[in-house]
Amino acid sequence: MTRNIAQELKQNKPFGTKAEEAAVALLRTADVLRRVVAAVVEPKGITAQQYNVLRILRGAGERGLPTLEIADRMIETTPGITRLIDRLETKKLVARERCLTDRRQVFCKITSPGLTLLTALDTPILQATGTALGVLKKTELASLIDLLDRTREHSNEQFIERRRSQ
Amino acid sequence: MTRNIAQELKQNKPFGTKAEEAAVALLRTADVLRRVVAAVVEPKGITAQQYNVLRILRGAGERGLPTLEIADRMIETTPGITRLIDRLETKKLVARERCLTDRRQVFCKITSPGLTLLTALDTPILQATGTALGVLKKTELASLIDLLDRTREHSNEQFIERRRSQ
DNA sequence: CAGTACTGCTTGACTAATCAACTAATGAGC
DNA sequence: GCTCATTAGTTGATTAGTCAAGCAGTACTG
Repeated sequence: MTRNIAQELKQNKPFGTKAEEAAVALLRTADVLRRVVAAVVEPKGITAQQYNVLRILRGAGERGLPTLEIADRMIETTPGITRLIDRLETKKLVARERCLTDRRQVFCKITSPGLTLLTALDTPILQATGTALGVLKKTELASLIDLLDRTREHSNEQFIERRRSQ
Repeated sequence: MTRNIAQELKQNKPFGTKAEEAAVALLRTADVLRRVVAAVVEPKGITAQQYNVLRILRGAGERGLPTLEIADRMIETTPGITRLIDRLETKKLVARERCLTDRRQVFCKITSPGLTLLTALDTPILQATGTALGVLKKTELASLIDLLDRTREHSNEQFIERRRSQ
């Protein structure tokens, strides 16, 4: 038996709309998932956001990426990217180097200890996400992904529109 | 055309599993939604978490709720509930009162300025969530809610099991 | 009716996130 | 080539979040 959100929040009043109920369900589920990921990576001494940066840099390959490009690709948007990478640098998990052709840019690269750490986390993370979303069948996962992608895509359009009109 | 997550993150490598892809989609979509909500409530001088507390207290009725009960019902779990409510108290949006029958407990209640603020936010929030999730048809919203509820339910079970076995 | 354990917060020390300036480097127009 | 605007990133001050310890009040046990 699946409790619905209204029961789970023990609220007396029902939701105003289905959209609002979905919004709350989405935020709550993401919070659970965030804690699941945090529980896997934090024992290794990094936060979930730092883990995200390391994954982005692994995916970026040999040259690394400029600082703000990393910020753009992150799951959770953060203005504090500089200090986030500062902390990874002091841990020797990333290295920074000023770009020679455009001296404004700073390229960040994952180090070999960083790669080792990531490799050690790959299986646990796959297991954790697999467990968390393991109740859903393959077709259900696909439709969840589809619904989320479309929601996000639409929200981004809205956001861009609102910024244009200001 | 909907971009998929892999393209959106500009990662070179594909996802390890569908579950992992869904996890990332979920976290990213929730982050967009969180910023949408924050953009609505922050101009009124409260954070999204503070807004969440006020909604819980409005739903709780006349008597209010003990502090930790509020923490339990929140969308995003926070250990810093005391100071969060401290800030709402200085803003005169909630009032605290020690329980007479169990003097350990502190009941928190929304004040009338708090209620006024919430009322002013009701429509904008409904609009914002409606817009964000407005791409989805009613049946799609229902299935999204169902998928999320089941995921969360399952993750909670896992979490409880793991805690028991420790 | 002690002694002990547990609950319900609160506090202090620390770490991290946020916002607004600010510098330094590049590019664009005349 | 000299202004002006833009981009890339950093820094400082403030605010918020986190974790561990603490303290008052309650319940349970012999």
